[in-house]
Amino acid sequence: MEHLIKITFPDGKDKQYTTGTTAEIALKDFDKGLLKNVVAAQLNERYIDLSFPLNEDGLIKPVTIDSKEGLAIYRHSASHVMAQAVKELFDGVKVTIGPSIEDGFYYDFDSPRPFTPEDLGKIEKRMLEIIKKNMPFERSEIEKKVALKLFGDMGEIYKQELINEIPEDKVSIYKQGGFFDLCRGPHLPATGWIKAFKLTGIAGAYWHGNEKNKMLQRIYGTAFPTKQELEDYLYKIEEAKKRDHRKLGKELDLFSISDDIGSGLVCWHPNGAVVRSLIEDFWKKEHYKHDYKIIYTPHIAKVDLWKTSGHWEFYRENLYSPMDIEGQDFIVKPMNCPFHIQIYQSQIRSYRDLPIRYAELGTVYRFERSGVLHGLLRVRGFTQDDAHIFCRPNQLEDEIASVLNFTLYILRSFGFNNYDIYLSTRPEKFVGALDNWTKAESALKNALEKTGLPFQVDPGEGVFYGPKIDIKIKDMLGRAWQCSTIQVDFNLPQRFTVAYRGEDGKEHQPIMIHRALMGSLERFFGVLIEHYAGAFPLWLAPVQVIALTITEKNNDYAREVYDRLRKENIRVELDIRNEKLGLKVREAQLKKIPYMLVIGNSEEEKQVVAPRTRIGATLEPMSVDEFIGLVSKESKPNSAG
RNA sequence: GCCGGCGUAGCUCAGUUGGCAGAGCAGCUGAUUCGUAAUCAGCAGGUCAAGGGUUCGAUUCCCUUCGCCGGCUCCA
Repeated sequence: MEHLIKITFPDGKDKQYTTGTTAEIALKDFDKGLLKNVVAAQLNERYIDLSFPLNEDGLIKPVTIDSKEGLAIYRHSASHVMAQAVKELFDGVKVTIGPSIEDGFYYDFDSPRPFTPEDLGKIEKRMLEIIKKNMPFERSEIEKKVALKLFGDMGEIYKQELINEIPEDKVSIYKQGGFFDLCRGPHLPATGWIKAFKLTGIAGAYWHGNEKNKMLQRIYGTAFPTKQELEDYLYKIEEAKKRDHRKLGKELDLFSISDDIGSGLVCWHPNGAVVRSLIEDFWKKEHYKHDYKIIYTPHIAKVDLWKTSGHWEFYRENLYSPMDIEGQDFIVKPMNCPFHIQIYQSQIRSYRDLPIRYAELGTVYRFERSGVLHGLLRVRGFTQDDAHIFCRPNQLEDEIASVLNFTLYILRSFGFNNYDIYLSTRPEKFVGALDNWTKAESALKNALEKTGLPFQVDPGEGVFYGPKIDIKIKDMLGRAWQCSTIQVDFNLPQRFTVAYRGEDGKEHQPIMIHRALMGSLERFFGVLIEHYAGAFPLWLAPVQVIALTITEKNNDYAREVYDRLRKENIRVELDIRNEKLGLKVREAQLKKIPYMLVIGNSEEEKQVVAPRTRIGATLEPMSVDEFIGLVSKESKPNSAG
């Protein structure tokens, strides 16, 4: 029964249509020229196909290919095309789900035989054929019962499971050619709209992401509106590979992880150790400035300590087995907190003593499953830049605020200016007083708001012992790595009966804050390497300057320059090998040394040096003193380069 | 841990349908004394990840283990 509906356009104007008019027709009235970039429409809050018949009043908006949603729809359609290709090519394959993701899309299949890299080529070829046929994506709605039978008859058990999870009575189905799939949509009008795609990988993935379920075969792919954009993306991936810290770690001789030593255990080579020790020096200096006390604690402790802390009970999976020492069980430490508590408890503490801030670069060991290890970013032994603050409840907010500012200061000092910040609040299971939780959460929130930085609240995602702020640094591969964490803890003070003597002469329980600014030195170093592509800023560069002679006639003068820079604590090397300048420059360049000093007859005569930057610029020759001034000026945290 | 791929010289990688293991770079030796990303020549370098099996013969085929890579899962 047709009647009139009122459709409003984004510019506020409206028009009446008879019901059943498609979104496409309405959008054409709004803006004819726009339409070629439009892949779908949005009616009120709902995303719909262009062919969707309008049946109610509402605000319609075009969804263009250059929007986030538009691209997701485009890629989702590509995943359907892939599923069709796979179904056509391989017998006995069951389909499951195929969403769009950040950089593309995937589809999970239950296949009697795993896919091979060669299969990808075949699938791509078939996809091209499907695209060439330009088959429309046709939507239909059917009763759930009908859908169950339809998919059941085809043996699509996963689809049946999905249908059963849908609360509505009707489900929608999208069909292109002979292939149809349970899908909410929307989709592109037809397969021919897909202009550029590539299948990028095969991987196992558990059904519903649960490792107890069957492992499915996932095929990853990506799609872009134009071939150029696809090529740019693939180029970017290649470029990102060049920044991989594992590759650069080898090339620049920064660190190694040896099979003979064990997976996930890092050896810092001299070059990496220079960077680490500079980070540590900076870290210590800043901690003293911020009124922390630096401490050192042992690497192993009696297992009872971890029973008291609760780690033995809750995180047994990640702890290494005990070792017997004169009949007592010891374990290698997975955390530093119990030690810090012991130091706190070595004396009676007064309310006047608080806050007490203990900081330690504490090396801890945790068992990580072999499949998750990843270069420096996920290891089994690592050094936390850990600290524990013991404070009175009324000091909490100030402490949190200063920790947060301290964290951001440190991250910015290393050139990290982009982060994702999360505030995780009280989970269902928790310890501590509700009142304390509320106060702690608002303390964290207030502190975050004062920074003016955007953050996301993760309700219920806090740890059982307290709410927390996590800061993730984004690396050049687009991966977000959790580094900084600030956690309030009501649990450990209770378990260890940590106390201070209050103004009232009675015992009170302090609140503990755990915090790590860089997280672990290993992970932070890994992120740092990728961030700078191995070209560390001057203050962190393992070698800051290299003096390159032209012939051995210049050796004495070069040595003099070298000695003078050494005396100024500049990390300088001398290359007096009997090699051509071109070779020396190339090698220094590959080592990403910030400054090369070319030293030949003319420099020697004028008693100057001719600096060349690793970017390839040659500076005007200058005196050694001038150069020393230049280096010391640029060699500071958070300076560019 | 699970799924898939891979493991050949210090590094990057060829290769063997099962028959004495190859290159470039790096290293060493010698020559070259040179101006901003590779001077030339020679030499040396390997239990083909480890263990087991099939075979007259295995780096190659099969099994197991270890490690790495891409994901999944996990991550106080």
